[in-house]
Amino acid sequence: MGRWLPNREGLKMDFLLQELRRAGYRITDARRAIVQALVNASRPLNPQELYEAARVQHPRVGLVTVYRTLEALLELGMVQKVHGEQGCVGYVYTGRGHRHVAWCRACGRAFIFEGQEDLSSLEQSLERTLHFRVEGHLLQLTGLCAECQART
Amino acid sequence: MGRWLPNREGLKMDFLLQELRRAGYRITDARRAIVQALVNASRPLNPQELYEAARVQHPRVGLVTVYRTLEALLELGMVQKVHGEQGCVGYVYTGRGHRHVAWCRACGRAFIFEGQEDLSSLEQSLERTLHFRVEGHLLQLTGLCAECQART
DNA sequence: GGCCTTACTGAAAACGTTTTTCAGTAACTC
DNA sequence: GAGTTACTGAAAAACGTTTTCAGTAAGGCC
Ligand SMILES: [Mn+2]
Ligand SMILES: [Mn+2]
Ligand SMILES: [Zn+2]
Ligand SMILES: [Zn+2]
Repeated sequence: MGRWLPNREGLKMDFLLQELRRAGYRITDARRAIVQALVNASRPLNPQELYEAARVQHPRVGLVTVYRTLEALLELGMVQKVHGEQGCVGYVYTGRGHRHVAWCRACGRAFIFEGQEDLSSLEQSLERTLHFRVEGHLLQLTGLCAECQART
Repeated sequence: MGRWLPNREGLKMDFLLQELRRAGYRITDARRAIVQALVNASRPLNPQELYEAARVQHPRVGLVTVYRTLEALLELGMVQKVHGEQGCVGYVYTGRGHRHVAWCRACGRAFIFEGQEDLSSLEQSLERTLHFRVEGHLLQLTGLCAECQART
């Protein structure tokens, strides 16, 4: 069964489990372990990495359940994909709402922030020139986090 | 060998072949067919689709060569991946330089435009609050193109 | 608490996509 | 035209993801 120490990420974890519960999913040891591994991760994890991290708490967990849990969390808008140069580098906890990712190219950590950027002039420009009506966007930033700048 | 009718996309095709040549690649019938299929496509194509399109001009082409050609063009910054909700939906010709994609959710066509958006206030905000130094970004818009709006 | 329903689980197999291997071919250089 | 070697396509291998299925346990109910 395992014990779940209250920590800084405990709140995120409780929130995620609550959201799963609200959506009709059952709370199982496998899901607890996967969700805990996800909120404790400092950088985006792919299914294989998340699987390995979850096995620390729940060694009997299967990789399939990781895929299924990620699917559910993605559906609920609780996690987002992070895109690298060659494809998807992993999934990261973002919580509810319109969020963006700033991804450090040196340490690989993801920093989540609310989408407060202003793309309205770009959207108007597209509307005028192409008559394209913008409905949504995918925006991800890359660069260097504070610590990795200092390390240089 | 096949004939290459001069058309609107002929310029793009010549440019791509030229760029491949400049980078030291040899120009082969397979590459010609793949590049032609790519510039003639009105929407992002995945390797399988590009393979089928290229076979019209060069039926003996192999899917492997499509992968290798896409890798080269991506390396040269001539094509970009287009990201959908569930992952990469395909590759699209963008040409040299910082370009963005507006992707129509109805017809699937991609509209390429130069990156003239202003993210500086967002970047400054990230610099101030997180001390994150932004170096680059991935921005893709989704919505409805002019024709698909009219069709509603 | 115990019972019942059924969502969930993990192992295995199946699957589709991408990469590697390799011997033959042909593009480019001289 | 001859020589070098990058490129080709078929096949096999490797990879990541999804499906299948019989056993398990979560949550609702009394
Ligand atoms: Mn936004
Ligand atoms: Mn831009
Ligand atoms: Zn960093
Ligand atoms: Zn459209």
